[in-house]
Amino acid sequence: MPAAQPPSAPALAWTDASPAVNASFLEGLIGYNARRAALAVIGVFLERMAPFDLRVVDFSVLTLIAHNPGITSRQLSAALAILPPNLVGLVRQLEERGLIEKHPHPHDRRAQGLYVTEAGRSLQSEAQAVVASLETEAITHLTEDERQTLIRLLRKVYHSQP
Amino acid sequence: MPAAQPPSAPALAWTDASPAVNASFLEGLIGYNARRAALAVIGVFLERMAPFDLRVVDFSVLTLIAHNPGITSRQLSAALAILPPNLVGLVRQLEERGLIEKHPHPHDRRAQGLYVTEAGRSLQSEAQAVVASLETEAITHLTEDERQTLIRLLRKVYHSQP
DNA sequence: TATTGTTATACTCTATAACTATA
DNA sequence: TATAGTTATAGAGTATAACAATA
Repeated sequence: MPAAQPPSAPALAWTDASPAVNASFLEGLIGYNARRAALAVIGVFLERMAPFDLRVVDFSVLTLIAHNPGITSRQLSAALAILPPNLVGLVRQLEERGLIEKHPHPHDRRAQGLYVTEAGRSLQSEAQAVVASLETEAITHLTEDERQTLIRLLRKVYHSQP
Repeated sequence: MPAAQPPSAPALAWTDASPAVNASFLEGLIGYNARRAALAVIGVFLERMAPFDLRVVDFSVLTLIAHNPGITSRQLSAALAILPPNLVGLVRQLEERGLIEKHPHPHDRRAQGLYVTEAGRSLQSEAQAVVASLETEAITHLTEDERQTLIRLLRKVYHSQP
């Protein structure tokens, strides 16, 4: 979420005197709140992942490859809802950084299995530890019960879609 | 640099026709689930809003103007986390469709107050009714209690960000 | 000097069509 | 005929700098 103007700085008189904008209807919508929460969490994610030079999508791809040795580009596409053409440059960059490697698929000569290199495994492991800590640290206003409830309800929402 | 898992090792991801990718770590993250839920809900939103020719952002802007007569572009920018330059074309299109009008601001000649026209008020009202029904209908797998809990926890997440 | 609305622009993200080599 | 990976490209979405009018 791009920084909304902090209301701390004293602005024009009429602005201060004006009642806050009424956004009550939007604030009652799941989509509106889910998007804002996602943007907020992703903002913190980007800060903490900067040392690893990993965006959200880079971390997701690297993590799935680390946890699923030999996964194909097509499987990544389905798992992350990224269209195949948009995955090409992504995978190529990780490969050029020496984090992953492509190897021939044993049963399908069209496909290629993706594997993390030793450097990739190491980087993913460190990054995963940082991400895991974000869940319990940066979102400290949620108890563990609330965190699990939140995830359960979110999954219920997107699994119930037609 | 050697691959951590050589291709000669037993394959995990492509063994059979039901390639169940292990995404367990990502699925335990709030950001991942919030983004997927938002995308799912927005997908349904777009379908149902097609008759009104309104995208999510169009509906949001039109709704805030309808609920806040005389709101300025700057206030919309802050309320929706949209940068001022990106709001210009948005507002202009709604104006060209005859849904909103600009009027001089009473106390600040730099600013312009935004107001819905009669056509705008009518369209927004119909669209809002459809959106409200989506919350209780398309997300029918959630009880009203769960829906309110979900929204409360989501707000807690993005309000607790630094 | 600061703010509102604006233009121009660039960069990212996402989407579609079409090609190749395999199946 | 269908699928995996790829290329090229178009369209959204999002970002910064800078300007004129006004505060």
